[in-house]
Amino acid sequence: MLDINVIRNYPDKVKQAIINKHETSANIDLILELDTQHRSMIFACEQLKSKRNEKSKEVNALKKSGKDATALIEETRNIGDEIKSIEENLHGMDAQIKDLLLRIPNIPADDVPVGKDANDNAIVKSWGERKSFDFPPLPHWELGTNLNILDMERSSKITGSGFILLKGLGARLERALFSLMLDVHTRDHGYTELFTPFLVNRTSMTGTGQLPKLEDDMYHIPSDDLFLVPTAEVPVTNIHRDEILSFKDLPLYYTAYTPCFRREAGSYGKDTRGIIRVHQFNKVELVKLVRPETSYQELEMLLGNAEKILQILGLEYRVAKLCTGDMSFAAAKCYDIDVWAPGLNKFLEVSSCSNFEDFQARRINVRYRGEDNKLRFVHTLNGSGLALPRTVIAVLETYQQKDGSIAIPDVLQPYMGGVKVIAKKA
RNA sequence: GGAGAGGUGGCUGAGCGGCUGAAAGCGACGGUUUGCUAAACCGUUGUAGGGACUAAAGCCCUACCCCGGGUUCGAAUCCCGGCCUCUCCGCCA
Repeated sequence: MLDINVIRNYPDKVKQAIINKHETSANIDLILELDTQHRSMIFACEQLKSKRNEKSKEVNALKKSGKDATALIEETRNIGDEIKSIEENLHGMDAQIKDLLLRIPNIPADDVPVGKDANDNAIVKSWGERKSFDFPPLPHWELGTNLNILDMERSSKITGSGFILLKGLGARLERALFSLMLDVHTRDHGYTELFTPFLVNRTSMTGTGQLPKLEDDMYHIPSDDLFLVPTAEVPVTNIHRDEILSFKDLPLYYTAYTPCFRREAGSYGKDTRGIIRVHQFNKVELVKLVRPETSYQELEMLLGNAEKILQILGLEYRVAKLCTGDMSFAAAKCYDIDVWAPGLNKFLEVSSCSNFEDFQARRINVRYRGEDNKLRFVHTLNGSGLALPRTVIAVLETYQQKDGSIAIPDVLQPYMGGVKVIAKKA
């Protein structure tokens, strides 16, 4: 959520940001108009309240001195009725403004390239050598099915399409990967590990910005009005909702493994094969709450923490600075990490590292008291560290061998109980 | 699921219709004292919105004692609904 003062003072800047982000539902002029009306109503209402408070005191004084107060009571009651009718309008207007405000996206940072879609993103880094094969590398679904570690047919029997069933060393590989990630982030990068609820309420979803915009993309439990987490960002960022932290508490670094549930409404027919795009996947998330003046430095560090996982796995990747049009609703600046999948012959997004500045903090009302004793909103950041299925794809496709087996990278072997190769059972 | 108890400021905790934005204590901050620390003493100590002012500081007004309604001239205080916490019983991995 943007500060209403920013909209009042720099409406053109906000409008430009909306255009650059291709957000259509935000209406700045309407907000400004409502805001002006709203303020004059508040003024009128508060003046009446002031008058009522005064008269009430007079009533009390009269009664105490034993005089008759009926006329004054009658007069004050009328003021009260007037206040009530204004307040009814005021509440409606409040809600309308709040709703409009929640639909205004964050303003991109100054160094974010203006652009339309992923084609306008700036590749800022490439890491690793392109691996060459002396045989045509297979896509992961063929590798996984042949090795009997991935079973998409049976998973759709259980649930439907877009759900993963891993078996044997495939399941073990999944567990090995998120264990490795959590260990690296807690041991080497200073994050505190959390294990959170996988169902969250509407307030939490609104706080991080998934709602109201993306409700159709979320799995919802109507009987309790709860949502399955689309990312650990939601429970983790909401931990400190409505809290005032001390500057001594900051920065806070959290990491959490959760499954992520996404309906992927609107992306039917895209990436339907294999496990590139699924409705449920595992992810290790990194979340930071920091002081505003450090947030961009913290973003670079967060990005580095996520990259580290690909580096130790020896997987080729690139980093893109997203353009305005490709960035999410709540982000001010965002980097994507794309890993190379040789069998698919393309890059896959495995992480998105974003600085939200105070956009989420304002929604979740997390402030901190500085050395000067003043209250300020914290800045929030998050990034995947990393999303599992696509990391699995990269591992399977990168380390596939001519006979269809998979060589397990050294760093994963201890997590695999010493297994060095996933091979077909004889 | 059934029966009770409760939610007040950073914390503990009083207040139960007007004198209460809220006693007292603790904590925190500033000061006096001190070789240093501690103690003692003095003082300060909520947030948000609106208004006039060029802006900050300061000033005025309004709101906030879990949330939302109601009663009343007037609500932290009375009534109704919701949420949350705790205790007991039942059920259960």
